[in-house]
Amino acid sequence: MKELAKTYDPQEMEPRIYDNWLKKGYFHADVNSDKKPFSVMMPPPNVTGQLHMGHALDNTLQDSICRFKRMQGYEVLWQPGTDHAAIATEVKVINKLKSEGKDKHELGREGFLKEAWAWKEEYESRILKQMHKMGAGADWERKRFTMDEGCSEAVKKVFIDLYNKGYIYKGNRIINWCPVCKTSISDAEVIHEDQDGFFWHINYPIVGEPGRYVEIATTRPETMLGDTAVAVNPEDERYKDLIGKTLKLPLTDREIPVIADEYVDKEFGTGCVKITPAHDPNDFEVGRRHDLPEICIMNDDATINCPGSKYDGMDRYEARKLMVEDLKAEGLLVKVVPHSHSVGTHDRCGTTVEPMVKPQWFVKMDKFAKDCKDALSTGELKFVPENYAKTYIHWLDNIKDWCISRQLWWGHRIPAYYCDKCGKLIVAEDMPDICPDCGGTHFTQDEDTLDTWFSSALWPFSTLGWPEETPEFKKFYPTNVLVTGYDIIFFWVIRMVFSGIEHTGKCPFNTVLMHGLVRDSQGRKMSKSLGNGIDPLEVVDKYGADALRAALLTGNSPGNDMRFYWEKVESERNFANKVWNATRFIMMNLDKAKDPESLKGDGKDLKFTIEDKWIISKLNSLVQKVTANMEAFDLGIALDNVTGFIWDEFCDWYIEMVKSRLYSETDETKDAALWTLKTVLTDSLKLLHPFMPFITEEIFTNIQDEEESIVISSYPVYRAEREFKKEEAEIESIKEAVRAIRTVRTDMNVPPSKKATVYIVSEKDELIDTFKNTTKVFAVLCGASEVICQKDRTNIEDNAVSAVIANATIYMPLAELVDIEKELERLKKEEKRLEGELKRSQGMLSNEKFISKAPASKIEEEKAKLTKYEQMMKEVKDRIASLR
RNA sequence: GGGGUCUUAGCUCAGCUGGGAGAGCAUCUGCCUUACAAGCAGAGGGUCAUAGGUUCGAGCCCUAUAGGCCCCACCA
Repeated sequence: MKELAKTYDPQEMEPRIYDNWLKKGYFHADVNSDKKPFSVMMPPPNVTGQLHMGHALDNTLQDSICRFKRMQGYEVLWQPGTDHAAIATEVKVINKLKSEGKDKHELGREGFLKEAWAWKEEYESRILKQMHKMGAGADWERKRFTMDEGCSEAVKKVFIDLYNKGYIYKGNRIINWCPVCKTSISDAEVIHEDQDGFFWHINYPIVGEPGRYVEIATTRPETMLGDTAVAVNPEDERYKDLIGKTLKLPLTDREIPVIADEYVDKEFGTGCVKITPAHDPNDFEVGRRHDLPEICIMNDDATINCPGSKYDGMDRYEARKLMVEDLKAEGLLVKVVPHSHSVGTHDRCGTTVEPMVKPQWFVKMDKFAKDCKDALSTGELKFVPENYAKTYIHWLDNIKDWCISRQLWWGHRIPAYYCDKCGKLIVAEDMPDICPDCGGTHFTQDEDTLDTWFSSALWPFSTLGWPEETPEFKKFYPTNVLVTGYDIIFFWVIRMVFSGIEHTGKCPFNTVLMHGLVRDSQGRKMSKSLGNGIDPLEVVDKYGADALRAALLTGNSPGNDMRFYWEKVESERNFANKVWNATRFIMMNLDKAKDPESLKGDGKDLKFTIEDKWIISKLNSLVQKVTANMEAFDLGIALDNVTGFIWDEFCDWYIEMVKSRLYSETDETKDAALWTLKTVLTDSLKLLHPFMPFITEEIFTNIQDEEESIVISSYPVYRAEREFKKEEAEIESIKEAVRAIRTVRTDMNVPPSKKATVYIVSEKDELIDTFKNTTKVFAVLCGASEVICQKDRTNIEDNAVSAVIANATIYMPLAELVDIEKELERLKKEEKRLEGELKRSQGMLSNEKFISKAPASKIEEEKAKLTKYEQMMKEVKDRIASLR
């Protein structure tokens, strides 16, 4: 047997252990295995930077689940990979180039992509290293990237499929435009936030009626250059006569009509709305209904595009300022009212987005939204916790077509080609040879790339080799559980669900386990701008990956945000240290076995004592509890169960109970104690392993040599023959007595060094027997010099200190130390407590309705309690009487 | 405007289908007891946001109220 290092040193062991795991290939999933499959798709981190605490949580959850399932005997595939993160990466690369004095356009498409790939390589390897440090047991041999060959093929096929089925179309529609990133973005990428602004009331003169105006109110006066109408509600009596009239659009020489449309709210503003179809989503709809021209007045960088006008080329906000001044000078500005309104910003760069009409590609969503909802109602898909299903449905009910084209270079280029001669659009795998319409032979590929989520949507099957029917796809698809943050339900989860259903006929996962955000200790989001982010690797360096993982899991329930505290990590590190030391203690004693071989078997021939059976039985029910919690994805609770058992039951009680047997040369139950120590420890380690993989592996490989690694060991299962209810109850009595004595001693200021004779007085023979059988253990636990069990109070002085427990009274003659007044005080307190209990119990039992309606088992339970309290009360009253 | 969610010990949070309020940290008191002071033993601390209702029984179910947070939404 090897000896364990004196102190728990995660920094030394973790990298060594991880390397060994990789070398042994434990995380590699075998497609040819007979084992039942269990698969999890890792949400691919963006190659934009490094992992943050959210990734650490996400990864830890997945890793714990996968390790658990692997030990349960499943063939586990945890499929890792990274995401190209189109906009995010492109922006980063552009900035990097800028700092080097280079420019995206100067480099050209090809040159730029070269830079981007170099970036990807660098950051991807950094991210992988980080995940290794956290102990992630993914199948790295199968690592994929959203833009690798296979994934790109899948993207192409899906695009062409959807186009041919009519679900993808190209259209000139209003989209969100980011003037800084110079690309369109989807609705989901726009963050709406309320900003303080103004309502500018402006008079538009009525043509042919000098001195008459229509007053409109706008929050964005600069867009008036693109106005092509003013709308009023058809039911609005005030403006009925205006409908059909013509207005002179101020600051321009254009004339625009007054139209009627239901969209206008009579109560809001002036009841007259300027209509700018090219720069407002609502106006766009109105414009299409009334066949209005769509005048785009902005360039891609959000400067004004209005040739011939003095505003041409100005920034949108500069133009706004100048236009307001000009309107004022012309006497057309009626008033300016402060007004808070919602402004859309780009989630990646924070720039205010500009709605614009542009030719873009879209995915029709109505049918897919229905597919998504169906998956939920049939039970093919479920959320943990369930309430996220509501969020999911709600979003689907409000869904609009998905704009998938991006004016970026970093991404999957759209497989659409235009004939140079006639402009015909052809969607195809490769560049066509000949145009079916005009016979042209030269084509130009669409410049746009796809939204990054288009490829992520295919992740659960593109990574498995789809569209090929690969063995991987057959064995591991659909996957079992998807673990991700609630913040990407809309971006990712929904899109995976309908993509999976559409292309494979199956929902890509059965369960979506949601987790929340990791916030800072004050509950704020961790963010770069606040500078409050904590690097998971810094935590690993200080306390070890095991401590970080446990800190992230403990006390965290599915779907809820959590706060990060260093104290939490520290206390988990302390727990690891506790486990470490318990092991050291056990290992120090293992070689003292009389028959070392006996420790390896099932312990059949060993002489087990009550406490052995008690802890084995406790372990057995722990296995049951932890397994159930793991299966329900309540990892936080499962970990709590394990921690509590190891620290409290095993270390603080069992090990203490067993010491005297270990130190004895003659005790014939010694080997049973050693067997129990070893067995309970190794099984506990197995239960702990999914959460704290490193320390458990280190200990496991040192304490036994039957198995090579805990990673591939089998998860403990409940065994009926290991259940000992009687012994459990007996030890509970012992613990109760020990606690009572310890409390009394502390209350009475008895020095720990002072040993005392302890009398256990009980009329119950079985209880007396229990105490008699365990006197040695008992004496050690409560600092007794001698334990005497008897049926009455013979030989016990009246002024002995006492403690009343169920069915027994404990006495300690400590005459010289005892203050009778204090003792009386204690007893009075106890009497009061019991009075309360009795009152409650009697109240319930005398309630006729309780008796007639409550289940019989509850009534019995209550009766037993009453009896117990009555007996204890009698003892306490006796004590008080005898002291007086 | 719609939807969701939360309010439990000083702090952070658990509390499964309703049957006597829990953990960790913090605090206080003893202990360097030969695995562990990153520890051991003990203690204090909560009318479970408020008001009603259902029930023999409510932290848990229902309704309303107050406050917090989140998401969605085109009110110019």
